[in-house]
Amino acid sequence: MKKKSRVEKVYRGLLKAFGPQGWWPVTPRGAASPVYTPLSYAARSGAEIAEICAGAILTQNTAWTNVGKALAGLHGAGLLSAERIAACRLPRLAALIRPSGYYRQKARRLRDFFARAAKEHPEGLERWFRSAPPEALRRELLSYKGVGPETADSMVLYAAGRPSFVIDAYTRRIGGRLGLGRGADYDAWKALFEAGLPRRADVYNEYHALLVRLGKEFCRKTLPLCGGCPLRSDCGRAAGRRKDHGKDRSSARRGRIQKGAGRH
DNA sequence: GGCCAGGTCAAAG
DNA sequence: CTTTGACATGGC
Repeated sequence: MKKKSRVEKVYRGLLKAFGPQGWWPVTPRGAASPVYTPLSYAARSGAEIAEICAGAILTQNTAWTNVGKALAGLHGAGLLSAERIAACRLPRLAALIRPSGYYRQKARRLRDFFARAAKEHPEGLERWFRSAPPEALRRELLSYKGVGPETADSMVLYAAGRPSFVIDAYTRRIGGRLGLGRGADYDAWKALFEAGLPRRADVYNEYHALLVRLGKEFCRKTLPLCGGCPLRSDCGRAAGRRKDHGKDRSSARRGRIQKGAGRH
């Protein structure tokens, strides 16, 4: 008999309010840019894995609308594949992904990512991602320059289709306002969400996407629209008391939840 | 015009 | 170990 966690209640509330979100967006055959495809948890092709990995790097601290333009640029130039990106010259690559911002840095990271992946995994992205155990895949991805915890988790969850919960700025903000794990670091947030959910890729997939949706539409950084928020009955914030819920700025680093600190 | 957006890394304190 | 600065575009 397992009790339903608060984390899971929030998930159910969001899913009921918004429905499935169709993450991760990819470019269909014949289309020019990535689109969301509801209820598609099917295994990803090698091309899709490459596009998702590229998008995961491009979307770092960047609005997705700009990432879509960058991916469309690559696609339009016939370069939206692991092999073509790995072989592309940096100035050209940078020019194509310019709308995504940080374009020189991202161009190098994109190229190096696919070049190293090809070298170390001649079997190809598809076999690599499908056969590697999720935790091992995550650790390995983290060793790539430009791939931090969120990007690695996005790749494991959305490209490999294996359960690894993604934490981002929206997750922290919403989690903080809801009064779940105040002041936790990345690994603590991740552990908190995973502990409250069945270890399933489809659940992690929708949950993260739903949190992004809520963060954009209601639980915004400035001027949150608590009035229409589907979670307002679960949130201390909406009902009168609006003391401090919004300031997770630097307190978000000072938490008491230590992570690996106790390696005797 | 300023703030924000599906972070990460290296340098400095 | 923690904090800070750099990286850059486009929408509101």
